[in-house]
Amino acid sequence: MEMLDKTFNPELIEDKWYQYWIDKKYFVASLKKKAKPYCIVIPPPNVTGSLHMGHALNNILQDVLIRYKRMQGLNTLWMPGTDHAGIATQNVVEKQLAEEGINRKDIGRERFIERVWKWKKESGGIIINQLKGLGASCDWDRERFTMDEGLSRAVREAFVDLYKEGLIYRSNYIINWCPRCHTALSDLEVEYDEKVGKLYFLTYPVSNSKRKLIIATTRPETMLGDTGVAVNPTDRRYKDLIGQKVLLPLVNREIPIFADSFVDMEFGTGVLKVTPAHDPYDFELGLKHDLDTINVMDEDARMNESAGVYKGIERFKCREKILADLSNQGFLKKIEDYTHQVGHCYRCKTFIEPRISEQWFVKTKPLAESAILSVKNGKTKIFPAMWEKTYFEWMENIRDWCISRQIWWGHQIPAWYCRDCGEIIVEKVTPERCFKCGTSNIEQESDVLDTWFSSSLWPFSILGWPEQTEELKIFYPTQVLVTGFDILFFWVARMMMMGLKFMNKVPFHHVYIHALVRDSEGQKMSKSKSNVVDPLIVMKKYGTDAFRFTLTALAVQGRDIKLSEERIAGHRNFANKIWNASRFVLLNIGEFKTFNIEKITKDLSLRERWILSSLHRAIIEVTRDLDSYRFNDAAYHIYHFIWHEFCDWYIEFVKPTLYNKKDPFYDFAKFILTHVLETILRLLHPFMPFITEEIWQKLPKSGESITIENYPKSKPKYFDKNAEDKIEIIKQAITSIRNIRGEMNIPPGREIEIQIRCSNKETEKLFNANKSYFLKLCKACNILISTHIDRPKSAAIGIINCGDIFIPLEGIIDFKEEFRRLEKELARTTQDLNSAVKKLCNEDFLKKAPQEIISKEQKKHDELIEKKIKLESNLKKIKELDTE
RNA sequence: GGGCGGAUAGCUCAGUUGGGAGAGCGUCGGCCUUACAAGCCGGAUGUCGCAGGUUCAAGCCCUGUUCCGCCCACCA
Repeated sequence: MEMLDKTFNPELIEDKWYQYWIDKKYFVASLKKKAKPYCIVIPPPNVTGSLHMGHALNNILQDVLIRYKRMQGLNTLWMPGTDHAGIATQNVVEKQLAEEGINRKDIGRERFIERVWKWKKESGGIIINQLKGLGASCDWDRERFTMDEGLSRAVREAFVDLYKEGLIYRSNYIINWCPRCHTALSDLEVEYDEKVGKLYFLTYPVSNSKRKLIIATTRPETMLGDTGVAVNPTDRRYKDLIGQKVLLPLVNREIPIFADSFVDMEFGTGVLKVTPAHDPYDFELGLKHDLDTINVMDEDARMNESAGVYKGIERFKCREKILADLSNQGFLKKIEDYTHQVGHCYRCKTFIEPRISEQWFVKTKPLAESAILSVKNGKTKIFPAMWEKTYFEWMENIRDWCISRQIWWGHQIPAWYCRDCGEIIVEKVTPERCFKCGTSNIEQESDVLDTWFSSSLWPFSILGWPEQTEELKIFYPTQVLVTGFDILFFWVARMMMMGLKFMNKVPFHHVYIHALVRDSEGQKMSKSKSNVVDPLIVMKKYGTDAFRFTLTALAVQGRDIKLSEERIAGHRNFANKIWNASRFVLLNIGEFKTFNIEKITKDLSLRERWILSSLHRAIIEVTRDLDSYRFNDAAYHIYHFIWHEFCDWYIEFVKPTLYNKKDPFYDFAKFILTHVLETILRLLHPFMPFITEEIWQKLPKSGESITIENYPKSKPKYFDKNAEDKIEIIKQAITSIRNIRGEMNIPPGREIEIQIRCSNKETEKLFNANKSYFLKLCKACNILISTHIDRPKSAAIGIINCGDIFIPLEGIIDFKEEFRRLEKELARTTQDLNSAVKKLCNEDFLKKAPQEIISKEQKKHDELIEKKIKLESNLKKIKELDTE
């Protein structure tokens, strides 16, 4: 038998086994396998990114699921891939260029894109290798990239189809503009932060009148673009002014005063300045009331020629200047502190500037309908279900999706403009000439698509769509999507819409929404906050298995994870525990007989029947937990069984047998010990793939890898309540004796004599048959078990349900110590008894509670009474002895 | 403004149809007992945020409330 090293060193085995699995092609999905398909598509990480805690959690959970299902014999496919991450990647490369003193515009679009591809080539493999380091069992042969040829084709196909159906349109509209990235953003890409700013009260004189309107605004610099002033139609203060005009200060432009019920009379002075070019709602008001639109800023958010003397000034500098000018001319009434939400770019944090421009949009309402329905009718289920509410709320109030970006890295929109006749041509195949006027003087739209547009097609584009591939036929819809709630709208919602649109089927049956890994203060980990815990460092320090197990054990539904290193260290210890338990097994089994487990169950000893029962209970719990995505419970059940049943008790119980060839259960014990360990390894493998493979390979086996072995199945025939109850009684007795030893400060080395007075013949028989456990686990030299034992004169006593335990301590016993110990126990017993009595005296309880509960309470009551009497009589005896 | 989540042992957190409050870490006492000191044995520790209600019975269900976190939203 091959042995294990004395200590577990994860570093020595991880790469070895990962390579082995790859070489053996265990992760490659089959198109011929008849088994039920089970597919997960990876949330594609940014191709140039590197692994952070969020990735780690996300991919570990996916790997647990896919390994579990693979072992269960399903036809599994975990599709990997990466995302081109438009703005994010472009920003990275722009920064690199900036270091060389180059602006992207200096080198032009083509060369810039080449540069990005180069960077992708250099760094694109990093995240993939890190995923492999986690043990991710993806089908790497099928790895995809959102900008590879096939997926680009899918993007074009989808875009053109949607356009032709009128679900994509082009429009001049006010959008969120990032003055730094120089691009439009969707509503989701704007993040709002609470900022303490100012509310400025400006004076707008009414034309041909002595009256003045006081107007509150947070953005005085936009006044240059004001084209109207609005009041609430029911506001008595201003009713008479509706239809009149005000003279805009500094600009001296006359603009109309009009009424709209949107205006809140309570806010500020109840008068709203309207700047259609620089505020989304003002834009709507402008359309509604046919106001002029005056854009006063350029794409850098500097004032433009419409701003007159302010031209060229940056927007916030301009604000100061305008305030100074207004103040000098007596138009600034007052300034108040004001806290409000300010939007900034989710990629570069620059303040967003609303801007009117020509953009492409997806008409989302029609797509959202079926996406809502599919969740309502359960075609797609979200775990935990509370997220369904959030999903519905967003979907039901969905707004059109701005999909064009004025950047270079991404899928260029397949639209062409005819320079001669102005026709817009949208085609899957690049057109040679204008369909309308026939000229070849056409130019492709320079905008690219929002990264999330290609992501929304991911579950089917990755499987080969628009080709009708075998993969698509077999694996779509996928089984489960595992992701964080932060991209529920960005990604999940949009995949639902596109999947239903193009495949007519939901993209996944289940969505498991996991937590975000946060720092100790509950903050999202991010580089800018420098609160990032690097998974790679942790993995190296504690081992990948320990790291995986930790995140799995912390993956509670509906709650964020605050990661602590102690927890990981704890699971490193767990891995070590498994390692050493396995060492013990390998050191002791030697050559042993194998049996047919199915046939010997009845012949086994109590101990073996118990551990098998306990094992199968653990199996049923773990499978149930995994099937309902209760990862933390699954991890707990495994942990508890391995450490606190198998190691703490079974291995200790089995030792006397292993050391005694003449023991009638000698062969059985060796066999069952090995069998249980082997089963544990399979049960644990999805969570800790490396250590389980390493140990499994050293056990007597027939297969080539635990990765492709069957996942344990619980079988009812192994459940043995009788054995569990009996072992429980033995454990209780042993714990009671150990408790006395501990509390009475009996040195562990000192052997003691034990007498157990059993309350019935059955217990007497049970204890006698298992005497060896007491000798070994209580360090006893002599043990007397009988229903007829008189209490020794000087003895410590332990009271258990089925009898009394006496430890004669002639000469050693500290009466005061023993007295205190028993008194403490008596107090506790009395308290429990009182609560039981109270319940049993309650007529309503007896009348209304289920019989099962009542008899349980009655039994408890009887046991407590008996215990109390015994404790009292013993206390009395000790008192007598002590005074002698 | 709307919605969601959290408040349980010193710390981080479990607790799935309501029926004897748990784990890990920490802590205290004792052990290098030939698988494991990354370990073993034992001990201590909780008005389950607050106030009501339903129930024979509430950490769990209902109502209200405080504090913390998050998401959504067009009050400038």
